Amino acid sequence: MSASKDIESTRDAGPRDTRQRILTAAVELFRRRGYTGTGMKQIAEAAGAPFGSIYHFFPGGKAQLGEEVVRTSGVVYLDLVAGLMTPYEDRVAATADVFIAAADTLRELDFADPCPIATVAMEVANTNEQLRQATSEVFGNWIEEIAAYYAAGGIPEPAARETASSVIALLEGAFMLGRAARSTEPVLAASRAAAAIVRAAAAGE
Amino acid sequence: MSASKDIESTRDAGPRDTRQRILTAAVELFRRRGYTGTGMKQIAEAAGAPFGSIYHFFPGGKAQLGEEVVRTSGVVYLDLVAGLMTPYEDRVAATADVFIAAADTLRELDFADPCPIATVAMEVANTNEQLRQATSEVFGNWIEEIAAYYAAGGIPEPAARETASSVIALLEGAFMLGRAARSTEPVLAASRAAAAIVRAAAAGE
DNA sequence: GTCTATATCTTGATAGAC
DNA sequence: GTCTATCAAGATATAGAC
Repeated sequence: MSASKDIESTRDAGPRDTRQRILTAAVELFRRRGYTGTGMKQIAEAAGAPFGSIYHFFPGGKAQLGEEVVRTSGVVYLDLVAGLMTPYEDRVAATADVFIAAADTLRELDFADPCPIATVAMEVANTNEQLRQATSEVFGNWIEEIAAYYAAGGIPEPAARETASSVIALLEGAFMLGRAARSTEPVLAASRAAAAIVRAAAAGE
Repeated sequence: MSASKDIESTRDAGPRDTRQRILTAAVELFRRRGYTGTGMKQIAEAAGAPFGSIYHFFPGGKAQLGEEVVRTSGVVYLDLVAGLMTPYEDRVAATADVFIAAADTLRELDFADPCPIATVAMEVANTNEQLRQATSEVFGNWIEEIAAYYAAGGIPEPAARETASSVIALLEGAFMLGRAARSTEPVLAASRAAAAIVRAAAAGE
Protein backbone atom coordinates (compact mmCIF):
# COMPACT_ATOMS: atom_id res chain seq x y z
CA MET A 1 0.00 0.00 0.00
CA SER A 2 2.86 2.36 0.72
CA ALA A 3 4.31 1.46 -2.70
CA SER A 4 0.95 2.24 -4.26
CA LYS A 5 0.88 5.53 -2.45
CA ASP A 6 4.32 6.44 -3.76
CA ILE A 7 3.19 5.74 -7.29
CA GLU A 8 0.11 7.84 -6.71
CA SER A 9 2.00 10.83 -5.40
CA THR A 10 4.40 10.58 -8.32
CA ARG A 11 1.68 10.29 -10.91
CA ASP A 12 -0.41 13.09 -9.46
CA ALA A 13 2.78 15.03 -9.92
CA GLY A 14 3.07 18.68 -8.96
CA PRO A 15 4.23 18.01 -5.42
CA ARG A 16 5.69 21.46 -5.07
CA ASP A 17 3.80 24.41 -6.41
CA THR A 18 0.19 23.63 -5.76
CA ARG A 19 -0.40 27.33 -5.53
CA GLN A 20 0.85 27.92 -9.04
CA ARG A 21 -1.30 25.13 -10.44
CA ILE A 22 -4.36 26.66 -8.83
CA LEU A 23 -3.55 30.04 -10.34
CA THR A 24 -3.00 28.54 -13.79
CA ALA A 25 -6.22 26.57 -13.63
CA ALA A 26 -8.12 29.69 -12.59
CA VAL A 27 -6.73 31.64 -15.54
CA GLU A 28 -7.85 28.95 -17.96
CA LEU A 29 -11.32 28.62 -16.46
CA PHE A 30 -11.94 32.34 -16.10
CA ARG A 31 -11.25 33.01 -19.74
CA ARG A 32 -13.68 30.31 -20.83
CA ARG A 33 -16.40 30.45 -18.20
CA GLY A 34 -15.92 33.85 -16.64
CA TYR A 35 -15.55 34.78 -12.98
CA THR A 36 -19.05 34.17 -11.68
CA GLY A 37 -19.43 31.19 -13.98
CA THR A 38 -16.45 29.39 -12.49
CA GLY A 39 -16.74 27.59 -9.18
CA MET A 40 -14.01 27.13 -6.61
CA LYS A 41 -14.53 23.39 -6.75
CA GLN A 42 -14.00 23.39 -10.51
CA ILE A 43 -10.75 25.25 -10.03
CA ALA A 44 -9.54 22.80 -7.42
CA GLU A 45 -10.42 19.86 -9.62
CA ALA A 46 -8.77 21.36 -12.71
CA ALA A 47 -5.66 22.11 -10.67
CA GLY A 48 -5.56 18.59 -9.28
CA ALA A 49 -5.54 20.13 -5.85
CA PRO A 50 -7.68 19.36 -2.82
CA PHE A 51 -10.46 21.85 -2.28
CA GLY A 52 -9.11 23.08 1.02
CA SER A 53 -5.78 24.05 -0.55
CA ILE A 54 -7.41 26.94 -2.34
CA TYR A 55 -8.28 28.57 0.95
CA HIS A 56 -4.92 27.64 2.38
CA PHE A 57 -3.09 29.55 -0.36
CA PHE A 58 -5.76 32.18 -0.97
CA PRO A 59 -7.29 32.95 2.40
CA GLY A 60 -9.07 35.92 0.86
CA GLY A 61 -11.21 33.45 -1.07
CA LYS A 62 -12.48 33.87 -4.59
CA ALA A 63 -11.93 37.62 -4.69
CA GLN A 64 -8.26 37.28 -3.80
CA LEU A 65 -7.80 34.50 -6.33
CA GLY A 66 -9.55 36.60 -8.96
CA GLU A 67 -7.39 39.59 -8.26
CA GLU A 68 -4.18 37.57 -8.47
CA VAL A 69 -5.33 36.05 -11.74
CA VAL A 70 -5.94 39.51 -13.16
CA ARG A 71 -2.67 41.00 -11.96
CA THR A 72 -0.38 38.13 -12.89
CA SER A 73 -2.02 37.75 -16.28
CA GLY A 74 -1.56 41.47 -16.72
CA VAL A 75 2.19 41.21 -16.30
CA VAL A 76 2.48 38.13 -18.50
CA TYR A 77 0.55 39.77 -21.31
CA LEU A 78 2.40 43.02 -21.03
CA ASP A 79 5.68 41.17 -21.57
CA LEU A 80 4.18 39.12 -24.38
CA VAL A 81 2.80 42.01 -26.40
CA ALA A 82 5.82 44.19 -25.73
CA GLY A 83 8.06 41.35 -26.89
CA LEU A 84 6.07 41.04 -30.09
CA MET A 85 6.15 44.73 -30.92
CA THR A 86 9.50 46.14 -29.86
CA PRO A 87 11.68 44.39 -32.47
CA TYR A 88 9.86 46.30 -35.22
CA GLU A 89 11.03 49.63 -36.49
CA ASP A 90 7.79 50.25 -38.36
CA ARG A 91 5.00 50.87 -35.84
CA VAL A 92 2.25 50.33 -38.37
CA ALA A 93 3.53 46.93 -39.43
CA ALA A 94 4.20 45.92 -35.83
CA THR A 95 0.63 46.71 -34.83
CA ALA A 96 -0.89 44.88 -37.78
CA ASP A 97 1.23 41.80 -37.12
CA VAL A 98 0.22 41.62 -33.48
CA PHE A 99 -3.41 41.33 -34.60
CA ILE A 100 -2.54 38.58 -37.08
CA ALA A 101 -0.72 36.65 -34.38
CA ALA A 102 -3.71 37.22 -32.08
CA ALA A 103 -6.02 35.69 -34.67
CA ASP A 104 -3.91 32.51 -34.61
CA THR A 105 -4.02 32.46 -30.83
CA LEU A 106 -7.79 32.85 -30.88
CA ARG A 107 -8.16 29.77 -33.04
CA GLU A 108 -5.61 27.77 -31.05
CA LEU A 109 -7.59 28.45 -27.89
CA ASP A 110 -10.73 27.20 -29.64
CA PHE A 111 -12.20 30.69 -29.24
CA ALA A 112 -11.65 31.03 -25.55
CA ASP A 113 -10.65 34.61 -24.85
CA PRO A 114 -7.02 35.29 -25.76
CA CYS A 115 -7.18 38.10 -23.24
CA PRO A 116 -7.43 36.43 -19.84
CA ILE A 117 -8.96 39.40 -18.08
CA ALA A 118 -11.55 40.71 -20.55
CA THR A 119 -14.50 38.54 -19.56
CA VAL A 120 -13.75 39.11 -15.90
CA ALA A 121 -13.46 42.86 -16.47
CA MET A 122 -16.93 42.96 -18.02
CA GLU A 123 -18.47 40.96 -15.22
CA VAL A 124 -17.00 42.88 -12.30
CA ALA A 125 -17.10 46.46 -13.59
CA ASN A 126 -20.31 47.23 -11.72
CA THR A 127 -20.29 44.55 -9.06
CA ASN A 128 -16.89 44.23 -7.39
CA GLU A 129 -14.88 47.36 -6.76
CA GLN A 130 -11.71 45.52 -5.75
CA LEU A 131 -11.60 43.50 -8.96
CA ARG A 132 -12.73 46.40 -11.12
CA GLN A 133 -9.77 48.42 -9.90
CA ALA A 134 -7.39 45.56 -10.64
CA THR A 135 -8.61 45.26 -14.23
CA SER A 136 -8.41 49.01 -14.64
CA GLU A 137 -4.80 49.12 -13.47
CA VAL A 138 -3.83 46.28 -15.78
CA PHE A 139 -5.45 47.94 -18.79
CA GLY A 140 -3.75 51.18 -17.77
CA ASN A 141 -0.33 49.52 -17.67
CA TRP A 142 -0.84 48.06 -21.11
CA ILE A 143 -1.84 51.42 -22.51
CA GLU A 144 1.17 53.14 -20.97
CA GLU A 145 3.61 50.57 -22.31
CA ILE A 146 2.25 50.66 -25.84
CA ALA A 147 1.94 54.44 -25.74
CA ALA A 148 5.65 54.64 -24.91
CA TYR A 149 6.37 52.42 -27.89
CA TYR A 150 4.38 54.65 -30.23
CA ALA A 151 5.91 57.76 -28.71
CA ALA A 152 9.39 56.37 -29.31
CA GLY A 153 8.31 55.89 -32.92
CA GLY A 154 7.58 59.58 -33.31
CA ILE A 155 3.93 60.00 -32.37
CA PRO A 156 3.60 63.01 -30.03
CA GLU A 157 2.44 62.32 -26.51
CA PRO A 158 -1.23 62.97 -26.14
CA ALA A 159 -1.87 61.20 -29.44
CA ALA A 160 0.38 58.25 -28.59
CA ARG A 161 -1.65 57.41 -25.51
CA GLU A 162 -4.97 57.77 -27.31
CA THR A 163 -3.71 55.57 -30.10
CA ALA A 164 -2.57 52.90 -27.67
CA SER A 165 -5.94 52.98 -25.90
CA SER A 166 -7.83 52.61 -29.17
CA VAL A 167 -5.62 49.82 -30.46
CA ILE A 168 -6.19 47.81 -27.30
CA ALA A 169 -9.91 48.56 -27.43
CA LEU A 170 -10.04 47.40 -31.03
CA LEU A 171 -8.21 44.19 -30.16
CA GLU A 172 -10.51 43.43 -27.23
CA GLY A 173 -13.61 44.14 -29.27
CA ALA A 174 -12.36 42.02 -32.14
CA PHE A 175 -11.86 39.15 -29.70
CA MET A 176 -15.44 39.61 -28.57
CA LEU A 177 -16.85 39.44 -32.10
CA GLY A 178 -14.53 36.60 -33.07
CA ARG A 179 -15.49 34.49 -30.07
CA ALA A 180 -19.21 35.05 -30.70
CA ALA A 181 -18.89 34.09 -34.36
CA ARG A 182 -16.25 31.42 -33.76
CA SER A 183 -14.23 33.04 -36.52
CA THR A 184 -10.91 34.82 -36.82
CA GLU A 185 -12.33 37.18 -39.46
CA PRO A 186 -13.11 40.08 -37.11
CA VAL A 187 -9.55 40.00 -35.77
CA LEU A 188 -8.03 39.94 -39.24
CA ALA A 189 -10.25 42.81 -40.35
CA ALA A 190 -9.20 44.67 -37.21
CA SER A 191 -5.58 44.18 -38.19
CA ARG A 192 -6.06 46.46 -41.17
CA ALA A 193 -8.11 48.91 -39.13
CA ALA A 194 -5.42 49.05 -36.45
CA ALA A 195 -2.85 49.85 -39.11
CA ALA A 196 -5.05 52.71 -40.28
CA ILE A 197 -5.31 54.08 -36.73
CA VAL A 198 -1.57 54.07 -36.17
CA ARG A 199 -0.87 55.41 -39.64
CA ALA A 200 -3.23 58.33 -39.09
CA ALA A 201 -1.70 59.11 -35.72
CA ALA A 202 1.82 59.00 -37.19
CA ALA A 203 0.71 61.37 -39.94
CA GLY A 204 -0.40 63.84 -37.26
CA GLU A 205 -4.14 63.15 -37.83
CA MET B 1 -60.19 46.01 1.56
CA SER B 2 -61.32 45.87 -2.02
CA ALA B 3 -60.69 49.61 -2.25
CA SER B 4 -57.23 49.05 -0.84
CA LYS B 5 -56.67 46.33 -3.37
CA ASP B 6 -57.66 48.64 -6.20
CA ILE B 7 -55.20 51.21 -5.00
CA GLU B 8 -52.55 48.56 -4.75
CA SER B 9 -53.05 47.29 -8.25
CA THR B 10 -53.03 50.83 -9.56
CA ARG B 11 -49.89 51.82 -7.71
CA ASP B 12 -48.02 48.64 -8.54
CA ALA B 13 -48.94 49.65 -12.03
CA GLY B 14 -48.12 47.48 -15.03
CA PRO B 15 -51.22 45.33 -14.79
CA ARG B 16 -50.90 44.27 -18.38
CA ASP B 17 -47.46 43.51 -19.69
CA THR B 18 -45.73 41.68 -16.89
CA ARG B 19 -43.80 39.86 -19.55
CA GLN B 20 -42.37 43.09 -20.89
CA ARG B 21 -41.36 44.28 -17.44
CA ILE B 22 -39.51 41.03 -16.85
CA LEU B 23 -37.68 41.43 -20.13
CA THR B 24 -36.75 45.03 -19.37
CA ALA B 25 -35.54 44.17 -15.89
CA ALA B 26 -33.42 41.36 -17.29
CA VAL B 27 -31.79 43.69 -19.81
CA GLU B 28 -30.88 46.13 -17.06
CA LEU B 29 -29.50 43.47 -14.74
CA PHE B 30 -27.59 41.57 -17.41
CA ARG B 31 -25.71 44.63 -18.50
CA ARG B 32 -24.62 45.38 -14.94
CA ARG B 33 -24.19 41.96 -13.39
CA GLY B 34 -23.89 39.69 -16.40
CA TYR B 35 -25.79 36.53 -17.21
CA THR B 36 -24.41 34.11 -14.66
CA GLY B 37 -24.19 36.89 -12.10
CA THR B 38 -27.91 37.63 -12.26
CA GLY B 39 -30.43 35.45 -10.47
CA MET B 40 -33.97 34.73 -11.55
CA LYS B 41 -35.20 35.99 -8.20
CA GLN B 42 -33.44 39.30 -8.68
CA ILE B 43 -35.08 39.66 -12.06
CA ALA B 44 -38.53 38.96 -10.65
CA GLU B 45 -37.98 41.43 -7.83
CA ALA B 46 -36.66 44.16 -10.14
CA ALA B 47 -39.62 43.62 -12.47
CA GLY B 48 -42.08 43.82 -9.60
CA ALA B 49 -43.39 40.46 -10.73
CA PRO B 50 -44.03 37.29 -8.74
CA PHE B 51 -41.30 34.73 -9.15
CA GLY B 52 -43.56 32.18 -10.78
CA SER B 53 -44.48 34.59 -13.56
CA ILE B 54 -41.02 34.27 -15.05
CA TYR B 55 -41.60 30.59 -15.71
CA HIS B 56 -45.13 31.28 -16.86
CA PHE B 57 -43.92 33.64 -19.59
CA PHE B 58 -40.57 31.99 -20.20
CA PRO B 59 -41.10 28.26 -19.79
CA GLY B 60 -37.66 27.66 -21.24
CA GLY B 61 -36.21 29.18 -18.08
CA LYS B 62 -33.13 31.34 -17.86
CA ALA B 63 -31.75 30.32 -21.23
CA GLN B 64 -34.93 31.36 -23.02
CA LEU B 65 -35.05 34.62 -21.13
CA GLY B 66 -31.40 35.26 -21.96
CA GLU B 67 -31.93 34.58 -25.62
CA GLU B 68 -34.93 36.91 -25.81
CA VAL B 69 -32.96 39.62 -24.06
CA VAL B 70 -30.17 39.29 -26.59
CA ARG B 71 -32.43 39.23 -29.63
CA THR B 72 -34.77 42.03 -28.64
CA SER B 73 -31.89 44.22 -27.53
CA GLY B 74 -30.27 43.49 -30.84
CA VAL B 75 -33.22 44.90 -32.76
CA VAL B 76 -33.55 47.93 -30.50
CA TYR B 77 -29.90 48.81 -30.85
CA LEU B 78 -29.84 48.24 -34.56
CA ASP B 79 -32.63 50.81 -34.94
CA LEU B 80 -30.93 53.17 -32.53
CA VAL B 81 -27.53 53.19 -34.19
CA ALA B 82 -29.00 53.22 -37.66
CA GLY B 83 -31.15 56.19 -36.65
CA LEU B 84 -28.09 58.02 -35.40
CA MET B 85 -26.02 57.44 -38.49
CA THR B 86 -28.28 57.60 -41.52
CA PRO B 87 -29.08 61.32 -41.43
CA TYR B 88 -25.42 62.09 -42.08
CA GLU B 89 -24.00 62.47 -45.54
CA ASP B 90 -20.42 62.34 -44.26
CA ARG B 91 -19.67 58.80 -43.08
CA VAL B 92 -16.57 59.83 -41.18
CA ALA B 93 -18.38 62.48 -39.16
CA ALA B 94 -21.34 60.18 -38.57
CA THR B 95 -19.10 57.49 -37.14
CA ALA B 96 -17.20 59.86 -34.90
CA ASP B 97 -20.42 61.36 -33.56
CA VAL B 98 -21.87 57.98 -32.68
CA PHE B 99 -18.88 57.39 -30.42
CA ILE B 100 -19.28 60.77 -28.78
CA ALA B 101 -22.94 60.05 -28.11
CA ALA B 102 -21.94 56.64 -26.78
CA ALA B 103 -19.57 58.26 -24.31
CA ASP B 104 -22.47 60.28 -22.92
CA THR B 105 -24.58 57.16 -22.65
CA LEU B 106 -21.79 55.36 -20.81
CA ARG B 107 -21.68 58.06 -18.18
CA GLU B 108 -25.46 58.29 -17.91
CA LEU B 109 -25.60 54.58 -17.21
CA ASP B 110 -23.00 55.05 -14.46
CA PHE B 111 -20.67 52.82 -16.47
CA ALA B 112 -22.99 49.91 -16.90
CA ASP B 113 -22.46 48.51 -20.38
CA PRO B 114 -24.16 50.66 -23.03
CA CYS B 115 -24.22 47.51 -25.15
CA PRO B 116 -26.73 45.21 -23.48
CA ILE B 117 -25.35 42.02 -24.99
CA ALA B 118 -21.57 42.42 -24.69
CA THR B 119 -21.08 41.05 -21.19
CA VAL B 120 -23.43 38.19 -21.92
CA ALA B 121 -21.61 37.45 -25.18
CA MET B 122 -18.31 37.15 -23.36
CA GLU B 123 -19.75 34.86 -20.72
CA VAL B 124 -21.54 32.43 -22.99
CA ALA B 125 -19.14 32.18 -25.93
CA ASN B 126 -17.66 28.93 -24.67
CA THR B 127 -20.39 27.70 -22.36
CA ASN B 128 -23.83 27.99 -23.96
CA GLU B 129 -24.15 27.26 -27.65
CA GLN B 130 -27.73 28.51 -27.90
CA LEU B 131 -26.88 31.90 -26.46
CA ARG B 132 -23.57 32.12 -28.27
CA GLN B 133 -25.40 31.74 -31.57
CA ALA B 134 -27.90 34.43 -30.62
CA THR B 135 -25.14 36.93 -29.83
CA SER B 136 -23.36 36.03 -33.04
CA GLU B 137 -26.45 36.65 -35.12
CA VAL B 138 -27.08 40.01 -33.45
CA PHE B 139 -23.52 41.16 -34.02
CA GLY B 140 -23.81 39.93 -37.61
CA ASN B 141 -26.96 41.97 -38.19
CA TRP B 142 -25.30 45.10 -36.84
CA ILE B 143 -22.30 44.59 -39.08
CA GLU B 144 -24.49 44.07 -42.14
CA GLU B 145 -26.55 47.17 -41.49
CA ILE B 146 -23.57 49.43 -40.94
CA ALA B 147 -21.72 47.88 -43.85
CA ALA B 148 -24.64 48.79 -46.10
CA TYR B 149 -24.46 52.35 -44.80
CA TYR B 150 -20.75 52.58 -45.60
CA ALA B 151 -21.25 50.92 -48.96
CA ALA B 152 -23.94 53.46 -49.83
CA GLY B 153 -21.36 56.11 -48.98
CA GLY B 154 -18.96 54.83 -51.58
CA ILE B 155 -16.80 52.24 -49.82
CA PRO B 156 -16.55 49.12 -52.00
CA GLU B 157 -18.08 45.95 -50.64
CA PRO B 158 -15.46 43.77 -49.05
CA ALA B 159 -13.94 46.82 -47.37
CA ALA B 160 -17.31 48.16 -46.21
CA ARG B 161 -18.04 45.04 -44.23
CA GLU B 162 -14.56 44.88 -42.71
CA THR B 163 -14.83 48.52 -41.75
CA ALA B 164 -18.21 47.97 -40.09
CA SER B 165 -16.86 44.99 -38.18
CA SER B 166 -13.85 46.95 -36.94
CA VAL B 167 -15.89 49.99 -35.95
CA ILE B 168 -18.20 47.85 -33.85
CA ALA B 169 -15.24 46.01 -32.34
CA LEU B 170 -13.62 49.32 -31.47
CA LEU B 171 -16.81 50.55 -29.84
CA GLU B 172 -17.25 47.40 -27.78
CA GLY B 173 -13.63 47.42 -26.69
CA ALA B 174 -13.80 51.10 -25.78
CA PHE B 175 -16.83 50.34 -23.61
CA MET B 176 -14.81 47.63 -21.89
CA LEU B 177 -11.91 49.96 -21.10
CA GLY B 178 -14.21 52.80 -20.14
CA ARG B 179 -16.21 50.67 -17.73
CA ALA B 180 -13.06 49.31 -16.10
CA ALA B 181 -11.61 52.80 -15.65
CA ARG B 182 -14.96 54.44 -14.94
CA SER B 183 -14.05 57.04 -17.53
CA THR B 184 -15.36 58.14 -20.91
CA GLU B 185 -11.83 58.84 -22.13
CA PRO B 186 -11.32 55.53 -23.96
CA VAL B 187 -14.58 56.05 -25.88
CA LEU B 188 -13.67 59.61 -26.83
CA ALA B 189 -10.21 58.50 -27.97
CA ALA B 190 -11.90 55.74 -29.95
CA SER B 191 -14.04 58.34 -31.67
CA ARG B 192 -10.98 59.78 -33.39
CA ALA B 193 -9.65 56.31 -34.14
CA ALA B 194 -12.96 55.27 -35.67
CA ALA B 195 -12.87 58.32 -37.90
CA ALA B 196 -9.40 57.28 -39.05
CA ILE B 197 -10.61 53.77 -39.87
CA VAL B 198 -13.53 55.00 -41.99
CA ARG B 199 -11.43 57.69 -43.64
CA ALA B 200 -8.80 55.14 -44.65
CA ALA B 201 -11.44 52.80 -46.03
CA ALA B 202 -13.07 55.62 -47.99
CA ALA B 203 -9.68 56.53 -49.43
CA GLY B 204 -9.34 52.98 -50.71
CA GLU B 205 -6.77 52.12 -48.01
C1' DG C 1 -52.69 34.19 -14.71
C1' DT C 2 -51.00 35.44 -10.03
C1' DC C 3 -48.42 34.27 -6.39
C1' DT C 4 -46.25 31.23 -2.58
C1' DA C 5 -43.91 27.45 -0.91
C1' DT C 6 -40.89 24.11 -1.63
C1' DA C 7 -37.64 20.71 -3.83
C1' DT C 8 -33.12 19.94 -5.42
C1' DC C 9 -28.72 21.34 -6.49
C1' DT C 10 -24.60 24.13 -6.30
C1' DT C 11 -22.18 27.87 -4.50
C1' DG C 12 -18.40 29.96 -1.44
C1' DA C 13 -16.51 29.09 2.78
C1' DT C 14 -15.08 26.71 7.32
C1' DA C 15 -13.70 23.11 10.74
C1' DG C 16 -11.00 19.75 11.92
C1' DA C 17 -8.93 14.97 11.32
C1' DC C 18 -4.76 13.39 9.60
C1' DG D 1 0.19 21.31 4.51
C1' DT D 2 -3.29 17.73 2.68
C1' DC D 3 -7.72 16.43 2.34
C1' DT D 4 -12.76 15.54 3.76
C1' DA D 5 -17.09 16.64 5.61
C1' DT D 6 -20.14 19.87 6.30
C1' DC D 7 -22.48 24.44 6.57
C1' DA D 8 -25.55 28.18 5.35
C1' DA D 9 -26.97 30.64 1.51
C1' DG D 10 -27.77 30.98 -3.06
C1' DA D 11 -29.19 29.13 -7.46
C1' DT D 12 -32.87 27.18 -10.94
C1' DA D 13 -36.96 25.09 -11.34
C1' DT D 14 -41.59 23.04 -10.08
C1' DA D 15 -46.14 22.24 -7.74
C1' DG D 16 -50.15 23.77 -6.60
C1' DA D 17 -53.41 26.99 -3.97
C1' DC D 18 -55.96 30.84 -5.19
